[in-house]
Amino acid sequence: MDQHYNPQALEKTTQALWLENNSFAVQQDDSREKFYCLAMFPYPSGKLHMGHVRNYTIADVIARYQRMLGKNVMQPMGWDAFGLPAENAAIKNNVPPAQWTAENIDYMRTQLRRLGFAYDWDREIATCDPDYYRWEQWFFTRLFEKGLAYKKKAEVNWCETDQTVLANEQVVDGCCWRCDQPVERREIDQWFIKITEYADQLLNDLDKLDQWPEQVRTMQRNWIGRSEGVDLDFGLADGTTLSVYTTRPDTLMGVTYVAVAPQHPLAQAAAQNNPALATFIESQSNIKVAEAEMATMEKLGMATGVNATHPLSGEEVPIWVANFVLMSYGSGAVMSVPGHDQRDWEFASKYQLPITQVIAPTADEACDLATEAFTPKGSLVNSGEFDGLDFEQAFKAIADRLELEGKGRRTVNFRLRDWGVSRQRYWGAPIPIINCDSCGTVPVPAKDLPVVLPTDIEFEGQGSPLKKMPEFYQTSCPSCGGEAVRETDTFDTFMESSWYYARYASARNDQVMLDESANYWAPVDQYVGGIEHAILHLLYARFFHKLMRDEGLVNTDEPFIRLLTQGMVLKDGAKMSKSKGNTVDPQSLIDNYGADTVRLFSMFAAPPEQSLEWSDSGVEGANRFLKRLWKLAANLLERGAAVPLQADTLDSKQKAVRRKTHETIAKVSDDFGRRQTFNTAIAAIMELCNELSKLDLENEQNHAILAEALTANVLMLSPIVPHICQELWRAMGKDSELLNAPWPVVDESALSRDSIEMVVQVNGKVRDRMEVAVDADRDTLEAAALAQDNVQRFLEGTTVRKVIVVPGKLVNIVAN
RNA sequence: GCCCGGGUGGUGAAAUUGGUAGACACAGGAGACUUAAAAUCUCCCGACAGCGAUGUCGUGCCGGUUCAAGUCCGGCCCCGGGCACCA
Repeated sequence: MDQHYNPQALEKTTQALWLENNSFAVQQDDSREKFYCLAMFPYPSGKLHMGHVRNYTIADVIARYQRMLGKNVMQPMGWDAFGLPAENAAIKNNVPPAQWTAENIDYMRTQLRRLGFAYDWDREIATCDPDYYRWEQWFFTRLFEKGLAYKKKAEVNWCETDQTVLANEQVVDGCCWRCDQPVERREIDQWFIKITEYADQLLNDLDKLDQWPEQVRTMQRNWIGRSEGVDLDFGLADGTTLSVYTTRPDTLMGVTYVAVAPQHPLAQAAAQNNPALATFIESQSNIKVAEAEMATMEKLGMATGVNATHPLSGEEVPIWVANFVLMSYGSGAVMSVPGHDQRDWEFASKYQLPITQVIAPTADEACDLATEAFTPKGSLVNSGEFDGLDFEQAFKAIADRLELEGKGRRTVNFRLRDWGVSRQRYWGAPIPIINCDSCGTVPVPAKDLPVVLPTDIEFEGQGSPLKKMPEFYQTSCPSCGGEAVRETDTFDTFMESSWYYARYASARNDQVMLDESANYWAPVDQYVGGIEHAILHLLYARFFHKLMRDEGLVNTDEPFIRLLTQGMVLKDGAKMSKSKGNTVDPQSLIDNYGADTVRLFSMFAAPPEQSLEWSDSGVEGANRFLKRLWKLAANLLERGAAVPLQADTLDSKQKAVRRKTHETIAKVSDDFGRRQTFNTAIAAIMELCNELSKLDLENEQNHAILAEALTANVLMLSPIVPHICQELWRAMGKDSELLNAPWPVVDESALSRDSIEMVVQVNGKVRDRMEVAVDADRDTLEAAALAQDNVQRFLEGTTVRKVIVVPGKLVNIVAN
């Protein structure tokens, strides 16, 4: 065996072997337990970055580990190929988005292969392929027919100069990123999918996801935002009512004004003969369509001059227009209780509106309405017959009263809004709808799908090219045959990424969206992806899975059983991303050190869920370890075969090394399977290797111990650094592919020990250590601890009050 | 602003259920080998005091619970992610 580790040559050989054996192609096999391992597919932005390497190495390690446990493992790969960057590149470089995307995919596929990921490439998909998106189009028409897809007006960021809709990312400081014009909000017709109809299920099923990080479940719970409250009606002069939703009906008697969104019909009507109000409303139209923007902007308002009648007291309260009230939430109007809501308090203070206390603290909480609102729950005051009631009692009494008088209703509300899927962009899947003057909105029939996106286009960046292509949008109505116009908007790219995991099961089926193999492979057993997808992508995919279930395409409730949310790869303290221009190209590292070193480093640098601040140093260390491993094996192998291991004849030093070997197997197995902390698994293996390199191989039993340990190390490292391990495996004379070798098992008898080191503390501080028999009883441990020299020193002049013995760990003597 | 995380040596981190803070590495220092360099190997490496044994302090800040707190509780500060059209 060559004494010199040569990764470039050996990785090439190993990858050729995998290719020749088609090692990663997988078939449905009902006799075997399946394991579906999936990493979030990449957007083909150009080149792989370190975030990709980290993401795909984590998933690959898990896939290879599960294969060694004997599972039938599928690990596919594909491309989230539609999106904004392709359009930006098209404008910048004058390359059609389809071509740019295809070139990127080709390059990145080569990089993924070079990293040795165990993908079944026969299942590769790209979402911009009509064979993929036709099924999404078909599915959308099914949703339309079920009434789950509908059209309504919604606001977008609009740039008047460029005559185009802007993504939030394209609005910089309230202005268009290209021409610097201030953006304005504009209402346009858009398609929505009724995710709110599934809000309860999406919320309740989170309880089933016990192998998801609690953090992600909490974020989704809060995002869905179920609340119980009351819809109540304020009276208006013309006899109609103004409806508002509140979760705090107990504060109803503290309402001193009502606030409506600038777009509210009532505000619009009031502005008709109030030029100042009209000007104010107009001035509020140039705020970016984003919640963070709304929440941080200066809160401004103006009185409408119109009053509303309080539903219980009958008092008149003024109606104000307030820029922070969202037309898209609830009814676009809120009741304001400045005494007990901080935002209302700030608004009331600014515009000198009355502030009334109706809740009194029950504990010793501070309450000074001159400085801030009192927001905790308490007992009612200044609320007439409701005085003295607590929150629960007041909620019930006031809701009952409102319902009795027909002025309100108990309501469950969700923060979650319906999913807007229309994009006024070119590079996306066309929405399969035809608008006919006589028949209205008509879905494209299945036989006419896919609606293919034209790829030979001129791309200038002013709106979507589809809107300038009569050959695309001029069509005939599938219903009446008359002239009709095709939808030119495309789908949100979250549509494609919401169901791709299921399509991998039958990626080449051109007859149906999903076939029965989806129920063999789905749900995904292990999903791996960035924490930045914790809400949107994962929620949409969960929703889509339920939609597909209700269409009879899958028979489970949830798409992803276990979720690992990989932390961000940061550079200079910020997320590594193409848009921030701080990416590190892993290619040079691969060229210098080989794929195994890059894989090892990215798994060793930090636990997978933590963010990882990138630095080039440390890669060298990973490479050094592989060289040492190689040398350890070479030294062993040049001595020929080991004699059989005779476990019961070993001396205590030899037993200790062998114990360490099996302790390491136990630890690494736990780290791979339960904890998924690959960094500590690697550290444990390094530690073992450090011990092993001290063994004197002149001794035959040492030779046997090393042979056993090295075999275990190669097996345990193989998911992380598969190339070098395969080569060592071959050199060790094993002819099978390492991929299919079983994971090593712990020899329990090797773990036994006679004595153990324990710590002795005095008043919680470590004062000594002692070697004691493993089966020593409490009294013996206590006596031994008290007898230690340094312990005696600290006990001088004190009285022992208590002795705490933690078996196997420490003895703590409490004295004073 | 709201929701969710994180903060431990010069650096990445470890400490899994409240029980020895800093495993394993990186960087650095000293030495061996070498004509020399690289590579490799050996040793040192939280701060302060001490020749040393050892002691005191130390896990973002302030306070609390406990025999014992990086870990639990209360209150802050800073950094990161998400906020529905980046993916």
